[in-house]
Amino acid sequence: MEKFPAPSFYAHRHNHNACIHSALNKAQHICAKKEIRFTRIRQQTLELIWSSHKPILAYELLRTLRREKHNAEPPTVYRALDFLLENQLIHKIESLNAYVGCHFPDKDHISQFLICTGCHQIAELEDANVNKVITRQAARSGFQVAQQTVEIRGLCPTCQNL
Amino acid sequence: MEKFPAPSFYAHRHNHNACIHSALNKAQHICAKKEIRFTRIRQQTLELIWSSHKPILAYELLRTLRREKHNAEPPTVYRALDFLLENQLIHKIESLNAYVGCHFPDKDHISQFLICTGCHQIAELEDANVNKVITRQAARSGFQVAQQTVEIRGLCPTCQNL
DNA sequence: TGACTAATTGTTATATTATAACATAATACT
DNA sequence: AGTATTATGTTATAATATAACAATTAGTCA
Repeated sequence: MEKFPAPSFYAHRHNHNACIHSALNKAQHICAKKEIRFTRIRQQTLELIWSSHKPILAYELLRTLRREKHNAEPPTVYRALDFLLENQLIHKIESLNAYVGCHFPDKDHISQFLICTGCHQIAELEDANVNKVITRQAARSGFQVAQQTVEIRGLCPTCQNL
Repeated sequence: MEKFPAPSFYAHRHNHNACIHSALNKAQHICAKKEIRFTRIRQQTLELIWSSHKPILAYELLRTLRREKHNAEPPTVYRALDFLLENQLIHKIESLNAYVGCHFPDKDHISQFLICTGCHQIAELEDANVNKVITRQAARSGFQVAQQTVEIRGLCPTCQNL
């Protein structure tokens, strides 16, 4: 018996402010709990990453950040990204060199990404079956899995009908 | 009933010349069959990529290529890489921005990579189960899969015992 | 409080990865 | 041979990311 998958692609017109607020709120709580500092730069960066469900490039982030923070430089952004990555508040999409907000920040997880080549939105899955099969098949080569990058390109439901 | 997986990690002292020759030979045949030109630069590039089972960076390739070809520049390498990628003679490891020889160049396939963080060797799997589960789970989100990037980090059998 | 410590941010420079654009040369086609 | 196509040469630059060191800010505790 499988449980229903986590919300994946969002409707074109969903209440995205709710996504942003929820993400910032969770981040706030997680940082408080871990006693790590959710500084202004880190908040701004996370908020910008969550400005859509599309992955954002580091230098896009920098350009946008500069609107509020005149003296931002690459290290400003990369440090914020490092912090957010380390604390699982965001993920890096390796095949795009881009960053997206994490949907399960309060939970240890292994995720897979569905990348729509039509609208460029990304969905994050946290599918135990995928993880399990990968781990099992790797084990058949005697390989001990530590980390997985699974990025799946294709068309989301909406873009299939266009 | 599953069939035994393709050769994955190679023994420390295998006959690597055989790997190189086999790869170049297959490439030769494939290009002949497709009537595309397997030029000197492309051969040299493929040979350098196959110089080990470790992924190689574009600029490492450039440095090495320059030993034989004094005037090589980045486009020289990237064009060769593009050609080899298009014709499935090599793969790009997205999480490393590096390139490895393809083990199944004569066959349409979807592969997964096992990346050993100990010795940096890479194994290529072409596992129908992994592919199937990914496609099936993506379909549960209504997603139509076109392409997969699966890169698994961990320890190869040898490195687990060190 | 104030001095010490650790973490964060500022700043400049540079490394690394990749592509654009246009010129020249080699090959294939008739 | 003449033309078209593909490949390579060459210069410049875009895009992604990190190193190194200085200055500042926040947290600690005598």
